[in-house]
Amino acid sequence: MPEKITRTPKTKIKPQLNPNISADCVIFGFDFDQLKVLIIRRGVDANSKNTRMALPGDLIYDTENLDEAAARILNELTGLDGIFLEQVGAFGDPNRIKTKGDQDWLKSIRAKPEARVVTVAYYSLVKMTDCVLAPASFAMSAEWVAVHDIKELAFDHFNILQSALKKLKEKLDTQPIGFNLLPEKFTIGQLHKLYEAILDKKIDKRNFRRKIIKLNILTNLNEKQTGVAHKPSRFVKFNEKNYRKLCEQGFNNFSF
Amino acid sequence: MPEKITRTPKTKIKPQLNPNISADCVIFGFDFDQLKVLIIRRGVDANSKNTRMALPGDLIYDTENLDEAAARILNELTGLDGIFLEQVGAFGDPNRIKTKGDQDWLKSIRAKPEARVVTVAYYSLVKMTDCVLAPASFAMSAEWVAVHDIKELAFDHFNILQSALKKLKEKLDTQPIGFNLLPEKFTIGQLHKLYEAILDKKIDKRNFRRKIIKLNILTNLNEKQTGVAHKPSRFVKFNEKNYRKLCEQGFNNFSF
DNA sequence: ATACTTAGTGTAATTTAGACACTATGCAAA
DNA sequence: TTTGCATAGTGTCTAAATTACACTAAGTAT
Repeated sequence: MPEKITRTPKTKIKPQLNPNISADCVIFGFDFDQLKVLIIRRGVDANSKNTRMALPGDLIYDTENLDEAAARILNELTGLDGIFLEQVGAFGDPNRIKTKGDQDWLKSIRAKPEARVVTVAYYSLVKMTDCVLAPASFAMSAEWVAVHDIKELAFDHFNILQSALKKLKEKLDTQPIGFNLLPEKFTIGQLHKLYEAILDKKIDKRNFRRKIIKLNILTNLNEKQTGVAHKPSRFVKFNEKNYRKLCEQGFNNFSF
Repeated sequence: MPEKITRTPKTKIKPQLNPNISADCVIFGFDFDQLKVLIIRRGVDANSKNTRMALPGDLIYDTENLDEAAARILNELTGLDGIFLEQVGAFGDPNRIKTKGDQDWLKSIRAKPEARVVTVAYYSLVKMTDCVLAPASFAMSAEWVAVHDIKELAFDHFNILQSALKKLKEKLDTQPIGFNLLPEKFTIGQLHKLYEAILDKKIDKRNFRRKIIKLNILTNLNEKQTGVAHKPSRFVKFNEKNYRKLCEQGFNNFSF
């Protein structure tokens, strides 16, 4: 069941924006084939050639903490709440927003475009189908782009994306978190493909199945795929209770 | 050989301090027995009862990046340069510096004590014997305190310390970095003890030796301990060349 | 001489990782 | 209706890694 969509009203006047601190979000999604990232366009107007792609992000309010700022950005763009969000780190090179193109944009959206801004990056995992994309205060438009197709981004966002990817891979090495990217019902084959997409390498099918099944965090459903031009696969769902049990006793290695 | 000590002159006027962004350092050391952290006292005067312990940290200058700010703080306090430093993350709760006691100190050292400050935390590993501790612009005094003995710190520094410890443990799980904490010559027993101190658990001696030796990053020296009331151990040194070779081919698991 | 302390060593049992190939089932195309 | 196509689903063997475990060696202190 998708989360209830309660988008923070954009017109509501908020307390002070801090001119020196922003949050940026690397929002990952999976379309059963490729790992995708939610990319926004900022710019003076939508038709301008002068738009470039960037990660969603915004200056933070002095009343919110960093996690809340990231959650707010995620919510404004996708309508989602209560989503997996983890900090990647802070990025604060003095020149990270100082190129000509970057400055031109900033002038159009910020009160102090030349201010030193340190950004705190987060990555999050969402079910693409649950997202209801909407332009936000900081974005003219948003779209899903395959990670592989992204060659450059505004500011230091390409760098941030790479760091987020690295974190995601490391996380996947020690914890099964892929469920956040898949719908309620999914097949082991889809999960397998997801792991291959994130880790960007082939994983032996039988070894993958053996290992993931042994964790005992998948519940078989009495339901099969329909309308697929091959042997239909059984659906499973994520067993949150067993997952928590597993987390408590601490599982270290889940690498491939 | 200890790094050359070139301390940034404290009197030199630097460009603008950013009122909203600070860096804090968790500086780890090892005394062959316990894992230690470099803790400073801040306060109005050294004899005041109103000093509390804190991590070394300072607002950052608008001309330096985050890594440089952390390196500067480390250098001012220890005289060291070129030291292992890694970001832990950003900590930015709006109330992280808002308790009465914290505010009293800040009033004595900051131009805008009530400003919202997001701090970026780093941890570093130093050879305690190389450190020449000196008071810095941000510290009245500095001392080594056993991690186990630290029950509270100013601001959210206890929280930061725990995060740094977690990062350090994770790092140790995938990479042998303990050499940064030991002198040039050390014994495998000392390295063993260091691992136990960081991971805070017993590790089987023979299994530890087998695993670390197999990495082939230790060079035997023709020198033994002297003056110890037991069988003297052979000294080894860290083989940086083999270590780099190992890093290139990528070693994933070094966990105990 | 004896006690104390840490150094240094090997083996066996279990678990995990990695490589590998065939049958099953539904749809599509001919 | 037959054939082809695509993915589902399954087991075994080998090599490597992990874990548990106990004694002798070599110095100092008493």
